[in-house]
Amino acid sequence: MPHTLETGLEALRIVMNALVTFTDAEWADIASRWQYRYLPKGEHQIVPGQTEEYIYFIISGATRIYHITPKGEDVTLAFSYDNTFTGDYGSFLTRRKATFYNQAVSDCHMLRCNYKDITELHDRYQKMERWTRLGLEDLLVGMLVRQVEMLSAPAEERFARLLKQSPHCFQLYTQKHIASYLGIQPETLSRLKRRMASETQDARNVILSGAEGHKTQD
Amino acid sequence: MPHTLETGLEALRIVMNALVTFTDAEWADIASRWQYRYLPKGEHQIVPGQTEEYIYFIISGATRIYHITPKGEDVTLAFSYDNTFTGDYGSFLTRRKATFYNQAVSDCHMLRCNYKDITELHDRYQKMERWTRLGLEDLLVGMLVRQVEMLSAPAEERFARLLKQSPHCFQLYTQKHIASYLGIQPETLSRLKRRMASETQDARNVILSGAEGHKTQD
DNA sequence: ATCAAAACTTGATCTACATCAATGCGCAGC
DNA sequence: GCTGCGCATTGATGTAGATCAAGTTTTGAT
Repeated sequence: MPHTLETGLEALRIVMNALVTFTDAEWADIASRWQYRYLPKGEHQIVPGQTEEYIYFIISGATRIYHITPKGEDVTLAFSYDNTFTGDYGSFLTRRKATFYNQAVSDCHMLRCNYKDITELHDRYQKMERWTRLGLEDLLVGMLVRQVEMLSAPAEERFARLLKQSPHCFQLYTQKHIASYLGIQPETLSRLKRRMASETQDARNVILSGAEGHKTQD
Repeated sequence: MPHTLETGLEALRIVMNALVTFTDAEWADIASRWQYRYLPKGEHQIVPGQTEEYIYFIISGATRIYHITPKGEDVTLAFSYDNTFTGDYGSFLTRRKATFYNQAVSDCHMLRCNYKDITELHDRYQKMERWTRLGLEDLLVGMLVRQVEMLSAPAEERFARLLKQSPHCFQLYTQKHIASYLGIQPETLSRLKRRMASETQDARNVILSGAEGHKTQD
């Protein structure tokens, strides 16, 4: 079994070290507070009404954070996959009830750490506080970029940018979910795909490999 | 003159204390690093290409953070006013060149603190690190709410919500800027206003008082 | 392998909002 | 006080994307 607590912690340490370097002693304490967690495809990590108790680190797998509006519309807010964090941050941070769903779209091997432990780590290590601050800063900058895009760029451009920056998403997620992330209908995304495939090579590569898997010819 | 460094620091302390309580000694150190700054109406606090050196706290006045897209479109990202912070956080935090403008839309009395001082405070006081973390958390939660709205709610609903939650914005900012914040054209906002004024009392109060100042009747 | 349920595609319309254009209003500078 | 010039309003028209409605293909469970 390739995804154990130990291999997960190794991956986690590498990711966390990108922002702050922890000593072995510090790391031992931090690592001891994470536990392995398996979430099979289709299951929800959290649904609205619950309070988010954990922050998750995905060792392998993919989840989708989404929201159902009062009118029943499904809105995708974020994608999470290997070596990224997930969970309803808003609920976790504020201790209020979650407003988002977080669903595994493929079998997920994850690590998780609960609120109490995260809080203790924040109290005990200034570096941990800093790690969270730096992480939030990155998240914030990313959200600002996305906000500008949503306000100014037309659908085709938003699609093109996702295609360029996160082509793997087209393998991991369905068109429906990608469409709702882009703020358009699946039909519109389908038409965009065709139009762009006939125009740019880039689009063809990503779109076709996603749709046909390892098929080589017809 | 009502807006001095001292009165500003008092206001700042109250706002910062909402998240973390600082001792008098800590506060003395923190306060010593802020300086008074006046920015007259129309002037820019920062423009793209510069690196943001300061975080600003607005004692009184209002600014607008916006972005000009490659196609020349003006997109409003955020409004800042009395007792809120402003600046290009992205640039300040990452030390990369700013991509946003921040312009005073009325005479602004502010405090500011430079990057070096903020960094020293972060190094010196875990509480300061925590204050920033908690502030970023609040910001993040607010942005998530806005993101959901932009993706799912139609223009009329976004307008209604801004009207309800930040009615003062309709006094501080022009229709053009509010429209670009909502992701619509000024003409559309104008039509929305009229339609809603004929339907709800709420809309009438806010919109009319904004448009007509202290005029009482016609 | 078989079958049902999803997902994707494609076409025909519809609509919210953009765009273009003209007019009126309000405020800053002379 | 005039005088512009930017802002708001209003109308006419255009369009990107939504919606509705079949089809087809893919997936997954038995």
